[in-house]
Amino acid sequence: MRRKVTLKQIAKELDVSVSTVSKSLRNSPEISEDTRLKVQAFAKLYNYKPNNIALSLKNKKTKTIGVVIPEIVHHFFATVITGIEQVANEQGYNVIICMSNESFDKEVINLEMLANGSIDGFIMSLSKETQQKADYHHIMEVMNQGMPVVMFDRVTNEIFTDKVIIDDFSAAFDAVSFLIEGGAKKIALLTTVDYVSVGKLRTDGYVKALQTHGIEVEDKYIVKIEDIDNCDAKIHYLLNNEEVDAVFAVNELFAVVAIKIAKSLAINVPEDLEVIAFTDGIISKYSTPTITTVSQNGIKMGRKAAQMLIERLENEENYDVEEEIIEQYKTEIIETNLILRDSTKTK
Amino acid sequence: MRRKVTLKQIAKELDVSVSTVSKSLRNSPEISEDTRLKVQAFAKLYNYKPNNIALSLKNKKTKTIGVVIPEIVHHFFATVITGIEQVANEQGYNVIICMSNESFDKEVINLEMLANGSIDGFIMSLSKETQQKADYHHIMEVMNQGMPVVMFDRVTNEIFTDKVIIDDFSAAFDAVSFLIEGGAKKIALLTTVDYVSVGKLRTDGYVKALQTHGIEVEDKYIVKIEDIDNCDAKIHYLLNNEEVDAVFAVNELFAVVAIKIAKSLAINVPEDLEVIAFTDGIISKYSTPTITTVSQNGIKMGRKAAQMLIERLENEENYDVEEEIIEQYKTEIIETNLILRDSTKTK
DNA sequence: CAACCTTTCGAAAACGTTTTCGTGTTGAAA
DNA sequence: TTTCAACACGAAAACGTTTTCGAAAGGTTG
Repeated sequence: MRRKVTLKQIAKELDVSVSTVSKSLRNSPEISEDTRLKVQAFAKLYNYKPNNIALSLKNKKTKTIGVVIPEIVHHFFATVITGIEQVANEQGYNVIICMSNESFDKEVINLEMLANGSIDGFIMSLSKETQQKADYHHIMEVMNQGMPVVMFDRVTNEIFTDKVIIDDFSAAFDAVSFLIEGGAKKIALLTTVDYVSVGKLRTDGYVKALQTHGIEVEDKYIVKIEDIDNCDAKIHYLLNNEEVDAVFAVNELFAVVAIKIAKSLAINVPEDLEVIAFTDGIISKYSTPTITTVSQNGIKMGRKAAQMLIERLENEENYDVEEEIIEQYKTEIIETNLILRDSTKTK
Repeated sequence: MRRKVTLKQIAKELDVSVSTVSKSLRNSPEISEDTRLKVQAFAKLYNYKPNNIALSLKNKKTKTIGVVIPEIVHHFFATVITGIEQVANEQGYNVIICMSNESFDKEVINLEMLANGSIDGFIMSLSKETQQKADYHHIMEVMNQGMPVVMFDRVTNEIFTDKVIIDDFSAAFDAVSFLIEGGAKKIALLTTVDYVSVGKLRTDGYVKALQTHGIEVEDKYIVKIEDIDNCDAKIHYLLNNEEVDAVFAVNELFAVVAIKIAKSLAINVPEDLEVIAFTDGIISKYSTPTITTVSQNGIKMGRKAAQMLIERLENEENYDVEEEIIEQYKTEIIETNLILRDSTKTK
């Protein structure tokens, strides 16, 4: 077992000083070609690679990004991670991932754990519980320590920092308008409980679309679902008792459940019932019928978030003098579009 | 912006030495209660937290696990990560995640990047390309440096290390036997190309099951799929031209596509065609009909892998004298079971 | 031959910890 | 009064780098 070799060992072996070895490997002109080549050859032979931890300590930066998300078993978040990873790797950064499991406490712990020097900055999406409590002191805390934070998707107005989101409101508005213009009048909404920021925005978009087209918003058409495993009854009641000709679901799980229940009630999709879902994941693509969705480009979102964070990190270096960096925080909006599939009539 | 406070700063502020501060915070009996309390109060006030990087350098361990997987946008891998994260967090470890994107080169780069001190050990699953090339020198390399490696799911016999897998062969054997015992005779197999280790094993299990039950294995029933996006034609040909009464698919995507094609051919599932898929993911649970699957408990797999790695890491400490640790590598097998749903007749 | 400049290298500090060892002070025992 | 233990604390090394500064050796110039 040949353990990792250090500068000191190389220095001892070649009977030169540590500084000489370091300089040789970094091609310093201070060192004669003779010794430089000798050192480099030796280092190559022993497969020397500088120790990252030592570098981090010296440079006071780790070249590592911390990502805190509610869940990873969730197609959308997985795609965001993919995007983050892509640009992180392009720029020589590593990615540490932590999951809050939608828990406030876990989120706090994760932030604290990573903030102690392990990473240079955060990319995060709020847990449900955090949004519900509306307690963001832990995020303030790390930001006060000078650690940049980029939030995505589930964000809050109470924190001023870089954000990347989609325009949930407009996207919902467009999707519902599309249904209306296709002839639908009685459009139901399957949404989450209100404290989930994106669910709220999408609901608002739905309402606005109806109003704009002169359709009354009726409570009986709005189903708020807390837990996916117990939503069947509510949806069943809706489809069985109300005359619905379209459904707008704020995620694809709600949509696929609705379609399944419709089938069991001998309601044909899309002839008798049109369905549009938010979030384009694998389910929509492979279910029968395939589902028309609002694409929510996670990869693009992840890439953008990583770019914003890294840009801030690299700028910090230049403005090292702490000359009140132009703290202009930006909110980037990732465009969405409607992916037409078989759960809607108009093609 | 109140930057993180260090021992040195506390020491200066209180006019004591750095050692005194460190000892006070660690409740050393060397320090008088007076100064101890004073230091602790001050540290608490300034929210002192030891710098992880410095600790890592000193202790020569990072309390971080590196995970290298082919993709994260893949329900199975996402569940494994979830499992790894769970026990890692319980034991105070962080998790760095890298994706190989099924590329050999990327896998090599990731290993090298992480091996330079960033992590204490690896958990990994081989990329397709790596399995195809059967080139594992990069893994040997990090192992030679004394870094423990645990492989899961996509493993290789050529490397001796800890592994955690499911019994792909037996699981496939059982699933196909289940179909046979339910009355199916003409059972098709939708599988991957051979170099993917798990695909191969599942194929072998299928073959064995047929043979055991005295059914001839016929090539026309075996469809090898390279790319999910171009498999429609092959499956369509199979279902349209051969009399098939059951399909065994090595993953759920193949299964759901087969069901869709069956529907378009007016073949009813499960009456005319039974379907069983490997890997229990969300698709199987939400498709119509729901699909009977071989559960592949990713969480359990991830938890086990993390446990094995951490156990080895913590043991290293004790056997520090490098007394030829009992290098008994283990291969843990995670049990699978058949989850009966609506794509098969027998309940 | 003296003064000076290059070339080439090493010593040391720094990053933030922990830990070992040494040392000064105090009080009590002899 | 001397001796010694107990107590409380500080100095320094170590982890592995990079970088600044100083210095020795040799060569060049006037």
